Amino acid sequence: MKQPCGQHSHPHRLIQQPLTELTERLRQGARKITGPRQAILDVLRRHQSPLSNKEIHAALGKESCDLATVYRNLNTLEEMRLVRRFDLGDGVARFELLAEGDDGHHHHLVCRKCSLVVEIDECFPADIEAEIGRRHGFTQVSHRLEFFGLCSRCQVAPKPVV
Amino acid sequence: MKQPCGQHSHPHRLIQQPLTELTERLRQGARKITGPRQAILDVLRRHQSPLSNKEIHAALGKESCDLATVYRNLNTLEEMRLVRRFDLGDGVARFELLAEGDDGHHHHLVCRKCSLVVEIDECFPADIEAEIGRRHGFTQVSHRLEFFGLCSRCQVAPKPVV
DNA sequence: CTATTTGCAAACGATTTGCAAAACA
DNA sequence: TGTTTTGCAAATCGTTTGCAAATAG
Repeated sequence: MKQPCGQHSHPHRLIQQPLTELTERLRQGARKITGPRQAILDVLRRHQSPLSNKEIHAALGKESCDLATVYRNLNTLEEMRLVRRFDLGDGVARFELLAEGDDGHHHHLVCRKCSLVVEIDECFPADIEAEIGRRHGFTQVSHRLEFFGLCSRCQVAPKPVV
Repeated sequence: MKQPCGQHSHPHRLIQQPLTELTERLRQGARKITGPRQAILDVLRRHQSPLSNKEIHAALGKESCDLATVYRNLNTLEEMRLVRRFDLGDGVARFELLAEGDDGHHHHLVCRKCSLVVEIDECFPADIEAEIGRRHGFTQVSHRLEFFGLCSRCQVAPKPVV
């Protein structure tokens, strides 16, 4: 049973997961360790904010690959729970690396102007979520929650500062 | 300044807004009262759940029009605050009619299997939302929140019952 | 009469897919 | 070697747009 969070920190996001550990997880999933795959994991490893397929593709260096391969791999990595998909409201999927055992459940505060993304610790109260489900006869209730606002920089800047 | 809600009901959603009042609001916005426009408002008026452009288009009867016209009109009606756009997580925009003066802020509980949509009164605590913004130097903070689960029907049904 | 709105077809952007060649195990 | 993965191009899906014809006020 999924346990919605109350208040907690996400230390795992700060820990640099060694690439070897990630490839090991690939291996355990009976997946092949390919150049593109390692490169994609490496890009995610060095970024804190969720990245889109296109952003990941652009960030690939020497070990680049086709954009379609990026899409395919992120779907695979999501199934394997090596990454988590986020929907920040624009029609673009974004991904974050996931630590082993972590369900990656957390939320974001996104700047409406410059799209700066901040990770948020707060979560919708688990007891109220459960009550909402109960009241309407739903089970296995989860939620999607994102915050939007104007970051400090964009409050003063006339033009978006990316 | 937008006022995030605490706990409240949404009686306006239950009131059938007369078509004449809706067209009056169009008029005040210096918009023309066209057949397609009235038909679209009429479809929304008789539905409780948020509808996609395609669903609205399909529900148009005699006064049908091009799908592109539906898209254009829903964008216009959104700007005029006659409807509110919802993002339920699949890549499809959905719309609900909005009562005058209402900001339409509320959330939904969506069945993962059959896509049944229930309107929810609970909202993310306004004080915590404000605190989240303050802590990160953001202003004008709002949120997007939707719940997902298995409705009572789909808990037993082996196949989705739409 | 004149600005707005419509229909139609083409354009778009994100994502997926078919298929044969390339690469891991 | 045999299965997985890749590149490439084409297809899909929701949505937008250009343009000339139709229409509301």
